[in-house]
Amino acid sequence: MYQNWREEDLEAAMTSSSGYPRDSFGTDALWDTESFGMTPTSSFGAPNVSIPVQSPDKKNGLLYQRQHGPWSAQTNDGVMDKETYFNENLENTVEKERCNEMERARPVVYADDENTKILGEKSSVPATNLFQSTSGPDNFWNSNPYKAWNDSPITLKPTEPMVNSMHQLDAPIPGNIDTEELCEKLTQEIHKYYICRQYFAKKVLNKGPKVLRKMLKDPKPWNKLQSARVNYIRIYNWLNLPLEKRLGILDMELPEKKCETTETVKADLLNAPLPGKPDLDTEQLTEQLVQEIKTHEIPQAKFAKNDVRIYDRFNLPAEERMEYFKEDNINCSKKRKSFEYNAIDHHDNHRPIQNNLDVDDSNNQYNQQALQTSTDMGSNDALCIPESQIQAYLHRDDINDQYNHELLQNSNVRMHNHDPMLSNSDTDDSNNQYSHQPNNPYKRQPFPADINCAREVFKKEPFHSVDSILNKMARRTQTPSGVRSPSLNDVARLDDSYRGGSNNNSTKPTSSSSSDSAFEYYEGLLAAPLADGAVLDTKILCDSILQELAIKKIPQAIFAKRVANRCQGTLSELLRKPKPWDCVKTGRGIYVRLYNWYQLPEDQRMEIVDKKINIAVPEKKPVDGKGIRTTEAPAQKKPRTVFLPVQKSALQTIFEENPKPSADVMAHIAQTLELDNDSVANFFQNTRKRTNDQMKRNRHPQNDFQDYQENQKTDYY
DNA sequence: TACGAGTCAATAAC
DNA sequence: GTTATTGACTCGTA
Repeated sequence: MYQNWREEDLEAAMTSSSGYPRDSFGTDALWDTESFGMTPTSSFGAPNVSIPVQSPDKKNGLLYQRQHGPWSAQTNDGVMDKETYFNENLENTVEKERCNEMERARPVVYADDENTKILGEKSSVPATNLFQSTSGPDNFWNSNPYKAWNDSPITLKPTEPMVNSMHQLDAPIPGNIDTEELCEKLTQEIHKYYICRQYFAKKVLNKGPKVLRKMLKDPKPWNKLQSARVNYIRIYNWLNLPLEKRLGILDMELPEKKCETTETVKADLLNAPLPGKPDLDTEQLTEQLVQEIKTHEIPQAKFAKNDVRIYDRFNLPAEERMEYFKEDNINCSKKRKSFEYNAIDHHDNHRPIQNNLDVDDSNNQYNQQALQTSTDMGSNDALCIPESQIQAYLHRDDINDQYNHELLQNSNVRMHNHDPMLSNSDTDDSNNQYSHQPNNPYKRQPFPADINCAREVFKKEPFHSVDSILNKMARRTQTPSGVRSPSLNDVARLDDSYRGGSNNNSTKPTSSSSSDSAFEYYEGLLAAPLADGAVLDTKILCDSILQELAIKKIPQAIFAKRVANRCQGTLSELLRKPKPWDCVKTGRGIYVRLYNWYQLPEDQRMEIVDKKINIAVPEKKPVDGKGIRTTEAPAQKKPRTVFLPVQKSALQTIFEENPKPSADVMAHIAQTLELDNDSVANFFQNTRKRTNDQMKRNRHPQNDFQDYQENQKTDYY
């Protein structure tokens, strides 16, 4: 429910003065008692608020407090006073158990294409209420969704996060819609602008492709629609937007901006989705590829230049295929190895291809670089890949295939390491840290011992990578004395330490060294800060770490202690739900540690997390200026409260109405639900935080893109 | 004093 | 046994 109002663009329209959402009727939330001219506490000493409780018992009750009356519960058997209600529903353990069972048994209805029909027939909120102003108090109470639930119980799970532009598509419409005409118009538009139907369904309707397909095929008359009207309203509003905005919602450019160069056309051809769901014989395909490479003497590095798929190549006419290799020779000697993970997608030819290939940027050869695998092969910068290597790759069948396959999924996601201060790119994405992420900053770089050589390598790197940034920082700025800022020299030295280079200045202890010195050594590596202004893409970093942990079977608990210097639970949540870098305040240190670990060579990485090696777990240190957690005389920790399902349900419902109740209100909630005040306060505090965190995570554009990838089939027009 | 951010750690879920 | 969830807690700040 609150995912809609959590969306950024909705805030202005739907947020109350306190910064928290208004209800779906445009009024301040029910709990904002001031908006109803009420004081937080009534003459009874209890706040005039409603606490709807999804009671699972046979009475199917609904607890709320009347606006100016004492607590009561509306049940099918009539009105029940508060005490009776709670005696029956909260204090009776048998009843509580039934509550559990009923809650488990209650089917959850999702707002997806499968049950749109159900929702249309049985919505907790009348569809019209979503689009018509019901600001009057009568309307408000009459359309109380909890009342509706009581009449016709149904549990609505929040739909997927919607794009920010969604709210404008939900704007009220002047009257009824001729759905047939509307669908016809939409079909024309889809034709005209080559819009992917599935993408349209996702972006505009926030639904799956089936919904749109069904609508277009068989539009229902307006007066027979209920909640499904929302789809038509969104289409109506979308069609009424200016073209640029319409396409903007779909993340499309105006037609004249497309296919500006032949390069783009090529990219489109190569990145076209596969027709239907072809069952590719990948072995045959690779054999064909090798044959073709041999026959036409195509430089393998050339073939590997772009992140294209073999299937696409072979589906082009031979002449067109060869066109790709008529370009100027690329300078292999400056090129970082990119073949292994980019050129060939053995396993996943079904996957839609990256659609934002930066082929226009002829200087950027590495845009499509996928994440490196956990293997540490290729520490030499392969200049031109030998035939044996390509053959070995093409025919190999080892565990890394699976890993690479996983990683290739991420290759669709652009890395972000954009330092606006240092960027000399003329792209206009300085304010959009998630756009045009050209390289994998987390790729473990094989830094050569020779700094000059390294600079040569870095010369060809995209401007936004962390390595590039560090390199520039090293050249442009002098590190202030006493402050360690990693420069290229630092990193190169670090690299040398494990390579046994001649200029190895580090004192890496062997595993037989004392755990203290090992700890100090590794702690120094892990805690090394990034340069000022460096930006990490936390999402990709954490995904990469998760993959690494899975592949190497590193337990989170060990990794958490040894690398992250946090507890397992913290690490788990952080890895699964990373916050965008710019949303992290004092907690960047842990990401930096992960990044530093990921940059280490495999043997060091594994040594740090080796169960057999007893590395001293570091004392908790202040992180990013944050003070040390007080450990002196630890106060007795309150035993963990386990909320009963009914209590939890009530708290959540209240939270959706008012995430920030006053102390008085919370006290009353606590009293009513028979909880202690602290638990209630903690609940609101924690839920606010976690909701806000979710909102921040939703701003990771990759989330949208990944959702899109998952849903993407072949529903192109 | 209230609150956000970060975290621990118990425990539920797998 | 491992990972995910979440109530409780600390600290810094307004």
